[in-house]
Amino acid sequence: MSNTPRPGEPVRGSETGRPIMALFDLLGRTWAMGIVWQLADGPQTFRGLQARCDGVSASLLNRRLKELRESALVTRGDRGYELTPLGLELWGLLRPMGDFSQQWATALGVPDSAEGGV
Amino acid sequence: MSNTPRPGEPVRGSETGRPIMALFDLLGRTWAMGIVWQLADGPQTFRGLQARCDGVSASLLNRRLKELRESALVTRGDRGYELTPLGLELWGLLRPMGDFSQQWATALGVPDSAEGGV
DNA sequence: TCCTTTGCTTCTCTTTCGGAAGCGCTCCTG
DNA sequence: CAGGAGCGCTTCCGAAAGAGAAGCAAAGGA
Repeated sequence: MSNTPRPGEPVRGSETGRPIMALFDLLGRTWAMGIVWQLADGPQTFRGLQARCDGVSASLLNRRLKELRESALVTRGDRGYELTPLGLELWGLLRPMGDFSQQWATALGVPDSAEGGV
Repeated sequence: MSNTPRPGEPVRGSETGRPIMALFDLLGRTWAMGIVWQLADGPQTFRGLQARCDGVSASLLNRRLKELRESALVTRGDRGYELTPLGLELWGLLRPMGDFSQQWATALGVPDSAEGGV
């Protein structure tokens, strides 16, 4: 049985089934947004993606990939895992968070030297 | 000791300290994005916010509010909890996700009748 | 004074995470 | 064709996080 959050059904934290809540549940799991972020560079193999995601465990990566595939955000093609058109669209919304995170880091008084890229 | 994710420090899932990863950790916790979303309507009391968040437990709401306050995204003023300027900016990035979630629901074949608003 | 509202804290139980280990498969090399 | 390397997973288990119920001190009003 799957417990991938779906719009129209109750999800973790919310019983209303509102799509935004289902989306927040899906993305509000460790590495979900990070995986989308990393896939934005293009298709990746399982192990390649795992390496890019700071060596996240295979079990967790696999769970997330299943959820993201069931949610039509990620697909698996000849060249490995990649974003679907819908996933690309989501990435368009996530992308500005890179700049925001820099600004946020500065606001929290974190020196640039500690940032290490986005 | 606090374990609120901070840019520049290792966070859940990532050791690199990249701001984007810290942001993803912070927002990738149940109700974190939902709270920002609900606060976009204006200041809320603790219980008012709790009601808006589908009756999320007080313990969890309190933990999230602490984290969001430590992260300078939420503040507590005379009229209750509210978004800081930085929090408002984040909400600007989150807002388009409402439309996206509708589109996503449609793509997953969820009928509009089940959507119940954003 | 008594009742309501508010902002929490504590406790317990369940779910999820994180990490290690390893399996079956395919491809390459000697 | 044996051995090794790289691949996409799966299983297991201790640790961490989440959900939910209960309750409490303080502030305010009737």
